[in-house]
Amino acid sequence: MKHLYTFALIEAVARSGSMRKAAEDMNLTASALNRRIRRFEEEFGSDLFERIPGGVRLNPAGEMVLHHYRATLSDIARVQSQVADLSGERRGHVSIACSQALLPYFLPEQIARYRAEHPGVTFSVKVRDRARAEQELASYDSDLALVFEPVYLVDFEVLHLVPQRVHVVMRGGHPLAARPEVRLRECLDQPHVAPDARYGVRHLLDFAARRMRRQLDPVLETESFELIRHYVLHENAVGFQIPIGLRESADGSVAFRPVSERDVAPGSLILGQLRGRTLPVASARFAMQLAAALQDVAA
Amino acid sequence: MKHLYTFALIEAVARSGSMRKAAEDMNLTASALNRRIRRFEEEFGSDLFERIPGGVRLNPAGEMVLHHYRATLSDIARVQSQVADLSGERRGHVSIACSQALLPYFLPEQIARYRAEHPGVTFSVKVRDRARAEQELASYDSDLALVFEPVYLVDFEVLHLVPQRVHVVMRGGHPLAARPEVRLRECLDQPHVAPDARYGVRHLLDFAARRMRRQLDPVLETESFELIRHYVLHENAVGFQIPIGLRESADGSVAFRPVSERDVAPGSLILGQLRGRTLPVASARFAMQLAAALQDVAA
DNA sequence: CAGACGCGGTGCATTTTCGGCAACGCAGTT
DNA sequence: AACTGCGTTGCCGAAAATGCACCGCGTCTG
Repeated sequence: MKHLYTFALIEAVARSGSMRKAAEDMNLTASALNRRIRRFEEEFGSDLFERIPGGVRLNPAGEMVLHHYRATLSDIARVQSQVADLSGERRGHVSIACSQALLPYFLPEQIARYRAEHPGVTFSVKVRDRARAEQELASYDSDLALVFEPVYLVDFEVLHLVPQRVHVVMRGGHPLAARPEVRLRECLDQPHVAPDARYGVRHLLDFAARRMRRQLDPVLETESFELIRHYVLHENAVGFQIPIGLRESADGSVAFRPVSERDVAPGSLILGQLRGRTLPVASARFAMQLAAALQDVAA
Repeated sequence: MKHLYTFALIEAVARSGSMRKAAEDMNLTASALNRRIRRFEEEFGSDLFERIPGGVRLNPAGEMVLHHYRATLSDIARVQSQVADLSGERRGHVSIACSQALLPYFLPEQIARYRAEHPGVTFSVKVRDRARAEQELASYDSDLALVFEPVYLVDFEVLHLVPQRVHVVMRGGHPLAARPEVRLRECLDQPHVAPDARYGVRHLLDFAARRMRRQLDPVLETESFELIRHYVLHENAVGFQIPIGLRESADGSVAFRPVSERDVAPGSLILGQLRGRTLPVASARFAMQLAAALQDVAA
């Protein structure tokens, strides 16, 4: 949208921290860029940048303007998508930031199901830990976030919530697999594999362990749940994951059992968006489908 | 904001229903205006106007674009007001649409109180019946609405709610003034003065009367509660109003008593805004003050 | 029924705006 | 002290927007 060109320039300057660099990025001269920005600052009634030796930096007013720009961009995209929608064609794009647990089964199934009905809709999926996922929303880089145990920033609006108990993952023949549920103490007493501190599962485990005056002492700490799932096949160790990221293997090589609720409280898998935002049609519809599917997962 | 000029033109065309008239209003030639709009339609990817003999009319896409424009304008105003706020100067403007009952006592007191603390803030107050008040919000013509018994609550976000019982208004010496509360039947049996059907008070009364197989038969029907209040001084009639619009007169010339809750259910006086909107600082602060004051009224 | 009228839309000349180039002042750095 | 890189400004040509005259078309009117 051409009338937002000045804002695009402002964003470029903010990103690079320098007018000359931004000018090069945007394919114009520094003087032209400078004048556009000065003119806008005058019209707006306040400077947007703090001029520091060696470059510029956004001041608080600039941050607000930039946020307005991003909100405007997203709103225009929404309007365009709604307009396209009323001419009958179901097109659009859904961007979603999610936790790792959704990658193996849940999300691919859901996306495929949606695309089967609306082949014109495309998707982008970003894997983010729970803190980053919310930043994605705030910067309008993603429409939806589906995360386990979000940190709950103010701008996060919950669309749907399902409880998920932390499960223990292990080899099929593991002795603990014989029980319907497992005590945390038993896990800590043997080799275990755990996600790092950024993840909700780890957060819940740390909290529970501290309460019983114990602590996790993982033989392997990683940011990859896929690694966890596969590692327990090779050593007689236990890993942790939430059930939405787990599925019985046909050959019974992997087993998982819930950790007792007496030890570890269930966490929440939450579908959310940026507070107050009106999503593009495609994203809104997909969110509804996700909510329904999550409902079934819980049941 | 200059970059929104095209949108302003679109709005002018939508308002007048004619490009030539709009051009005159906006002080340019019809050709220039026409080309701006055609160019925008091309960039946007869809026509905004339906070309009909004798002029143009917004199509659905145009309505959405116009809504986007209004939302953008209001957001810019909000950003500007927040920027002004962080440089310490408390300036800004609050626009509010309200029911008549707020005019004599509540609103003037509240506005004066707010302005005593923030002299830089100005106000505009529009008196609207409950349906119109919500349209005011939807078109971004008012920031806040304070109405009795609002109707369509779709885009209406409730900020605060206080119950208000319908009261009977009469001369000081009126026989009904001797009771602590009054039955509706007694009112209908004597000359009564009532607001017209657009108002929440009337709505509640009509509903209650119908339930007891009666109906209102006012000697005077009016859209002015001020007229109602003053008329009952001249004839031995009763009028209706909610207590926030009433106050004991020093000389005891006017009296008011609640209608029994067995007859007429209490209505809701509701402070609200457009759903999902972030208000300018001044409006947001004033809304908080109003909410607190309404709390006290209820107590 | 024909002409006048008012409408949206277009070609062309004009005016206004905008961008590129070169240069300046001002830091911090070598 | 020379140098480098920064934001900023004057000047001029390029590009975009505007005004004017005019077209085709439907409606209204005498």
